Amino acid sequence: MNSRENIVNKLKSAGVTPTTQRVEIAQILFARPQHLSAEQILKMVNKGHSTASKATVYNTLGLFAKKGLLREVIVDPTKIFYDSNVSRHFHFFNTDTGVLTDIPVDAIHIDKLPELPQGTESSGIEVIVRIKNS
Amino acid sequence: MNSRENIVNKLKSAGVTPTTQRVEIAQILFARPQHLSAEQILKMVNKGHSTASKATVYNTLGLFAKKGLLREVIVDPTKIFYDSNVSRHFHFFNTDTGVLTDIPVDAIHIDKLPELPQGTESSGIEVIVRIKNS
DNA sequence: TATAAAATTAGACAAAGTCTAGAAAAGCAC
DNA sequence: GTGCTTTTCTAGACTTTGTCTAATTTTATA
Repeated sequence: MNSRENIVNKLKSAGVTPTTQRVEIAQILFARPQHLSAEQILKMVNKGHSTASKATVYNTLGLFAKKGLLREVIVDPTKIFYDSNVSRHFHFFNTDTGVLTDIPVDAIHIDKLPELPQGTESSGIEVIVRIKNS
Repeated sequence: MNSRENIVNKLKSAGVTPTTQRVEIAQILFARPQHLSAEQILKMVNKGHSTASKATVYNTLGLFAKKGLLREVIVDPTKIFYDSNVSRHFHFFNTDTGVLTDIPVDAIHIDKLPELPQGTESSGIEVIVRIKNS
């Protein structure tokens, strides 16, 4: 499924040169749909065979997000989550635990969208349902 | 409208002791519905008659948010916006300019809501429409 | 293989926000 | 009001996430 070969092709298709560090990071991210922070990824990479510096991890995540391979989720004021599932969906964010979970698209139905301000275009709609332990 | 007297009463009603610093911060925030960062508020306070330290501004904003006087808006990974409009509404966030604007409640209609995870309760739904200059 | 361009690195730096310990202000009983 | 306790405020040190820089290494290409 997510063999090195598939990952390399995925990066190439997105116009990203598949360097050692990028493939390593991609393998971690695309192993399954998940929400990881840059610091978590940095630690995971450096537990593996090859290593990557902090700057490379941050650059790579930014690049992947720009190329549409990742989705940045901004819900926690202290860090960005990178979501390896880029298909349309929404999120629960548990403010007690800091855990982000998915809400499938069909669990929310938005039937009316606002008019955008003059001279702007949409780059995505996020729905975040903040929850806490009851 | 937002005389010192009204502000003092607003704070008291929310169970917040109206100290000099809190009243000063509240007067800035509640002058009109707006989105301000902690740093902006700190600067505004210290241009006025009384002053407040960084720690006090951060503590006060956190307290106001907890008491429901303010709404924290997390859309920009570098800072929290404090929204002095706590009535139900949504937001546009322009990623090119960093400007946050309101979307009236009735401009979006959500007619289906997701089931919450076991043992949790909702503390609010946010809809953020990310936009960029076209 | 030589050369140019792109990517990686360590570590310095920046900015938002938190923490601490002492000082000041507020609340309260008398 | 006076004394006492609790709450609030303060300066500045500190933490954390993320960015920047300048030098090195890797990759692409002719």
